[in-house]
Amino acid sequence: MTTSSVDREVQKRLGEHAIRYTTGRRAVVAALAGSDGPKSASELHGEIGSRVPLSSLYRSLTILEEAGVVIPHYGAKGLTRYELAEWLTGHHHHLVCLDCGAVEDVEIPGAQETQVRDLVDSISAIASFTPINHDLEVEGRCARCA
Amino acid sequence: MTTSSVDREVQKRLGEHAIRYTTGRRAVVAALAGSDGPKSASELHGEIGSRVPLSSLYRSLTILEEAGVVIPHYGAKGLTRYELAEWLTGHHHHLVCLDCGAVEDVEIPGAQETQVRDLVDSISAIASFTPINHDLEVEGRCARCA
DNA sequence: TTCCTTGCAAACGATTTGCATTGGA
DNA sequence: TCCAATGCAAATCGTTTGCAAGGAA
Repeated sequence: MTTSSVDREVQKRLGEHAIRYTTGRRAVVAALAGSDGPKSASELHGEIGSRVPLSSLYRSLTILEEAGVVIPHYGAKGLTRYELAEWLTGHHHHLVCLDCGAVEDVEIPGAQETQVRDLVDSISAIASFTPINHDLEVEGRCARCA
Repeated sequence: MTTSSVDREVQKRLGEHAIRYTTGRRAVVAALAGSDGPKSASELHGEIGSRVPLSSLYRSLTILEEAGVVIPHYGAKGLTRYELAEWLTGHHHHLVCLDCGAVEDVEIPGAQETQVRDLVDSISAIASFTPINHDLEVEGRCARCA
């Protein structure tokens, strides 16, 4: 999905919830749409520039999370990284680098995704757990840190 | 693996690294060995009692992590939860409750584990990523919160 | 003795919040 | 207009660290 169509989808979604799509929020969504993985508030602050203060950034992220536009991803050193929700980006999994903490998104072929989903369902049934989402996290070393 | 045999294994491992297996560290290992999922420092503090102050608990967890005895898991609200490493407990995956934040361990049948491992390898190869560990996280609602 | 470990309190860093001001529908 | 959103600074909260006291080899 292109950055501009993401922007349109988000605008629509926020409109339905009577939430304003302000300059600061647009900046966050644009930065995330151009990213290849989850980003922390301070990383976003670095990309967006200081015209949006950190506190506003956090507030934007909270609002966007409540609206289902972004999803939090909790990582090392108490850092929370956010990415666009899967209805905007498509379902994917994560490669987490144990050295630098970077997280990269990966999509997998449909046949394998089906395998994973079946597995998730059978695990959940045994544990009386109601699955909502799943994430196959591969931890290791990224190409840069290898 | 029983709590007492975990205790013995940990003692051996720490001995090899010339790290003392003190009362405080034993308390942490015992609490984790009796747990059905990762626990945060404050949760452990609640279980162990205030005879071990939080700061010592954090230091014990750091030492045990360096010795490869415990593994950190990063979760909601910047909480880090620890659990015994898989060489002590066996490989498993996680059910994460989106409501209460509790994390439950689940083991899956060997055949399915093999599927997951193959999948992890093929994903990693495509991304030039060196996989070290993997974790299929199922997010949803636990039996209590459903 | 000689280090490692512990307790306490102060320090830190990410995130949140109070409050007055600004801005968008 | 009028309430939601913002900016700033102060407050929180999990976690880390400095330092002096305690404990094991």
